[in-house]
Amino acid sequence: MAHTYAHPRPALAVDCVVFGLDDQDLKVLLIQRDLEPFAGRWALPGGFVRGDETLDQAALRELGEETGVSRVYLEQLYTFGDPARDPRERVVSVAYYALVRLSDHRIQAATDARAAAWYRIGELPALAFDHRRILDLALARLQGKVRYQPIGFELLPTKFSLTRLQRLYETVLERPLDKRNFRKKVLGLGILAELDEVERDVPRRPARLYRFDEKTYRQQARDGFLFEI
Amino acid sequence: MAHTYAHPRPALAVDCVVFGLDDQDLKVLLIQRDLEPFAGRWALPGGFVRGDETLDQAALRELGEETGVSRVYLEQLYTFGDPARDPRERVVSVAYYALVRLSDHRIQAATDARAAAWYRIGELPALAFDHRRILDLALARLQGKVRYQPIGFELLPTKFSLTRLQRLYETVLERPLDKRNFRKKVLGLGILAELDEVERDVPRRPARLYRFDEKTYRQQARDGFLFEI
DNA sequence: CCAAAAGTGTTTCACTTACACCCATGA
DNA sequence: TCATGGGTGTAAGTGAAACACTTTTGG
Repeated sequence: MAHTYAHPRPALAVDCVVFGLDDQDLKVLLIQRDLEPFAGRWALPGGFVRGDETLDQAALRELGEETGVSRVYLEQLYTFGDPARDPRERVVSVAYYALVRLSDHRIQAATDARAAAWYRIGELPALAFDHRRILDLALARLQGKVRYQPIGFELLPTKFSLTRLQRLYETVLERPLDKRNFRKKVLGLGILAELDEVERDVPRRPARLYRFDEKTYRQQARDGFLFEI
Repeated sequence: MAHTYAHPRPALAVDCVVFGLDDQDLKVLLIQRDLEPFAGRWALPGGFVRGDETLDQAALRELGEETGVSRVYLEQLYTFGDPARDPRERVVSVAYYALVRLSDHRIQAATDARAAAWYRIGELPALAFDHRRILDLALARLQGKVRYQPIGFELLPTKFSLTRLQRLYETVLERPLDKRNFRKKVLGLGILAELDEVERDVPRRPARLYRFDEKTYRQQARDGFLFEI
């Protein structure tokens, strides 16, 4: 930091890996580029950082502008700075990731020129730049994180069944979990409140509904409690 | 990424949090600034990224230039982008951290103008910019990481006693560990080779010496083995 | 023989894992 | 009555944590 301030400056961008969850699938939000390079290719939403905003703000703003998705909690992932990652000139990109409820963020039918869409993990198109690498890192981080932070709960309806919650974790982790063990574990955490209510209009025995007991969770988090699935 | 490429560009820097370990202490490598702002204050080594180098390369280069420390494994920590973190103009900084053996990196008596020195964690001077925040984050990350990666072994002499190794972990984690459990654990990992040698010239029963069995460790790492202290 | 650290095992407890059957409901 | 998922308990194994005394050496 003790140098002069005259330097060739790389451009600074942010990119967002937004995972969307519905009952079946884990998806990623992509946009279709309309400019070169990689015109027509799918890419992560993102763009350049403005002079007066934090990196977090830039990520949120670009995400909103390009996809209409707002009010998400973005977490910084990693900064990619390979000089050749943009074929034209140097662009350093700070990557963010988030996990949201798909039903809260239906993409509006492309009213503006640019298309945005949710793609299933595992059915991804070729991506622009090094975005595939960014996405892979984000997925690994998400799967690591979900095991010791109760991320998923916010992604369900207020009232949900344990099976629903289990499916959520299985979707994110991409592997099956044992039903009895899952229930033991998650109920043992004490952060679910059992409701006097069950599913309705299902062609089978209706499941008991629960809600996330945020108050208890916060308290436990304060006391250094370790969440783990 | 679909915008035009004309933007006011923040300057891009890297900063390095280098932890040094000796038998007693965990220290951090700091340099004394000779320029405004914060002239005379201590700061993390770092500087601006050049046009043709990766971020990792920039961090290594700056660290070498400012402190003489080289051949360390730097890991990216976090990117700090608050518009006001530099009082003059906007500087976004990608922070790195590393853990090295203190005895390998004695700082040469300041032959050039700028001073570099190791400071004990817990006896830190006031730091320039937001470097205190960066340092705190790095320490938290180090303490988290050391528990599931055998970072520390490289920091000891080739031959070392188990007590020495335990002190190392206690120093980094800043808490005492149980002797018997520690030995059970670390020997159970199978990555230490027992030598036919003991300490010499100690005024007590001499301890058996071990060496880090890197070959076995690499093999286990390949097989998805999980290290944990 | 004294000081100082080296070295050593066992028990308890908590948690993870594997595993199979009956139940309630709507169609 | 059938199909569908809802709901439940136990046993075995693994690993973490707590804990105290004897041994060896140099001075």
